[in-house]
Amino acid sequence: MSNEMIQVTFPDGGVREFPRGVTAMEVAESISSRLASEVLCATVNGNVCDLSLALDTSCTLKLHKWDDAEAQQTFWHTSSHLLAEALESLYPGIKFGIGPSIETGFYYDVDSPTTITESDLVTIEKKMAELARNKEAIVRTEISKADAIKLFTDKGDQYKLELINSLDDGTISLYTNGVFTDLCRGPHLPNTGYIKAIKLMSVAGAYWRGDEKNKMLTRIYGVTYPKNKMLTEYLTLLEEAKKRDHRKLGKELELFAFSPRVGQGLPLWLPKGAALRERLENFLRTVQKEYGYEQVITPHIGMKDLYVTSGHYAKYGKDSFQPITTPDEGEEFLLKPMNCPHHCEIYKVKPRSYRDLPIRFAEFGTVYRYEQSGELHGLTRVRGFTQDDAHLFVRPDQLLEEFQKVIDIVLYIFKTLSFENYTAQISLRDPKNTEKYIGSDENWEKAESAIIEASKEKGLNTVIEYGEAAFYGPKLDFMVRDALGRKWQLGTIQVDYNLPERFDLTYTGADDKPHRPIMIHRAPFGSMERFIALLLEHTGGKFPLWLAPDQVVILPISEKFNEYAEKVSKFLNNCDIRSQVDLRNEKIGRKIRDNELKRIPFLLIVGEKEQENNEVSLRVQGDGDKGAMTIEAFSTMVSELVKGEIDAAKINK
RNA sequence: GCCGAUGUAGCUCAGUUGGUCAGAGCAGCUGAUUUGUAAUCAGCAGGUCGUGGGUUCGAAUCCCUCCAUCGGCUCCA
Repeated sequence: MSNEMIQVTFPDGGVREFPRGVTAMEVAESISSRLASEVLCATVNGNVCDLSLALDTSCTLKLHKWDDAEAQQTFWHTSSHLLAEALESLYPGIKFGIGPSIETGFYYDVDSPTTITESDLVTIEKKMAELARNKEAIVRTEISKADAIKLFTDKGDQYKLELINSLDDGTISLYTNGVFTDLCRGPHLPNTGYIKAIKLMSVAGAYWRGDEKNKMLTRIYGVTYPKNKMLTEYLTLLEEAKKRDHRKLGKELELFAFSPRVGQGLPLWLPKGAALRERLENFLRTVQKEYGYEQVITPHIGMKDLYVTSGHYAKYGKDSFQPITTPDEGEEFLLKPMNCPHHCEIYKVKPRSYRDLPIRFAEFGTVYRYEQSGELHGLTRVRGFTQDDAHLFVRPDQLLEEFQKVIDIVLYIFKTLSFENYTAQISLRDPKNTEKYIGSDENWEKAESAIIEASKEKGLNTVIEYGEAAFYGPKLDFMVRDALGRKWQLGTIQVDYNLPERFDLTYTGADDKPHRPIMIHRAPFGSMERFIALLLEHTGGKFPLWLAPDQVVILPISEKFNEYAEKVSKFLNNCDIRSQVDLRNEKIGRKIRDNELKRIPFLLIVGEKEQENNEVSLRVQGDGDKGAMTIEAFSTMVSELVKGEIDAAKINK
């Protein structure tokens, strides 16, 4: 091999020789001009980089087109620089924070001398489009840290200076598009001309470096695509997703409501919503009974000292509703912000033996937390909510098995309700900031390794997040996305060595000596409110049959058949099938339409034919007319379908 | 809590620059119709234009306060 040639290995295993110093773009061009026009960035020996990077040694090379995440992130990252360039020309004196790509799109945080509002976005978009049409080259330069400090000092950009100062000494890379030069690692598109479709989505406030003690910068969110059609498709998808918003569906389907007079973040459950929730609760009660849980009930308030003992008051006192004081004795009570201390007191009601463990106390416990007003969000973040809580008190030798059994319950529930796209997140301590947490290092390590091991044994596909643990222990959270892609924690399982210490919980061992149990906190739904919210967004209001508030609506063709319809309804209700009759004086088409929109799983049309033969004509939600069948046949079918839905996950368990 | 936006009948929304601007559709009620697989027709009734101030001869429209909601940030036991 000539010294002037290098070998480039492609993902398909193919190897080709190129002259030393060839760029990734030139490699793409040598393969095909079409490929060259579509490729956005490259990966060289596993590192994503610019297409203009000169290859000076043999390497493996992957060229990324739009379909690759690397390409999209590069595209959006470059778009954020384009946004910055537009902002710099429109708002002289503007200073820049950070401008990364995100899951969908990008943002830039800026400190603008004048307020930027949503109405300004169109102007900025136009400027970006204009700059993109110029196909400005995006040029990488490398300078020393000292030079970088000088450059941004001259520019007066304190935010960039702060970023540079936190970097290691050595070379710092800059990227320039047009008049805008940014401190940036890259990679970027070769020029701005790739960006054809631009939409700035919103403007928001964001604290500099994510710290609320810092100044709030203006964050502009945007999304761009290489083709207009792709942008249109994305925006259409967003519109569709908004139709599944649980707040909208909750109102339409009359499941829940809020009233400013009751208070923000305090949901009111309407009859249909309450029925749905009760069904979910009963389902979980049944499952938990099989797993050896015992239901307990505890009050909605507790003495402040209870939470001082647990350590929650010190940590969350400010985030609780302020104490209720008794008029005479002046005793202070807190609205219950969590159930664990109460369950600890139940444990302490009598001496416990090692033979009694594990003990599992379950409660649908309603708790109240004074969440910041700006954090409230429909049913997913509220100030009063009901946890499907339970606390397990276990011996150290039982921890792993019990933890795994809890995972089983969560997985069973998720499967029954068709939550397939969840993330199992292991939340551990922030190793750099251990003083944020209470409890000994030894116990933390034991708890963390127990969670990791149990998850591994169960074959969970987990991600580990450092610094996300609760203050008293690590946890395993099951995260699910809403219609718009926001992540929410549903099921949670937490190991706790701390509360048993604080409440001095013990059991007598076989050695006749006192021992400390370990606590597992767990809530498979998380909270009834949030779970139902996500269930609504996932199903679009088309609940599985066993959960649907009304399973069947009977539609008489005319008034003459109202009596027969009532008879059918009564029969079904006696078979534990939830049915209603639509007695309105409307045409059948109208009744069908309205009940389809209410997402009723089955509609039964009854007229002369049906009445004569003791039949019903079935319509399946979203699937139209299925013809006539006897009432008994229909009832049997529904009962079997319901049974099947609940058992399906269990059979494969 | 912070940044930005929004708030007109139960719901979805019109109401240009302050001057017959209090409107529509759906829902509701009344009547007609008695209906065969996704909207029958007609009539009636519904709103201190989120709240409280202010500017003005005059405010849904302009300004301020508060309340609530939406998009983010921060937080999330």
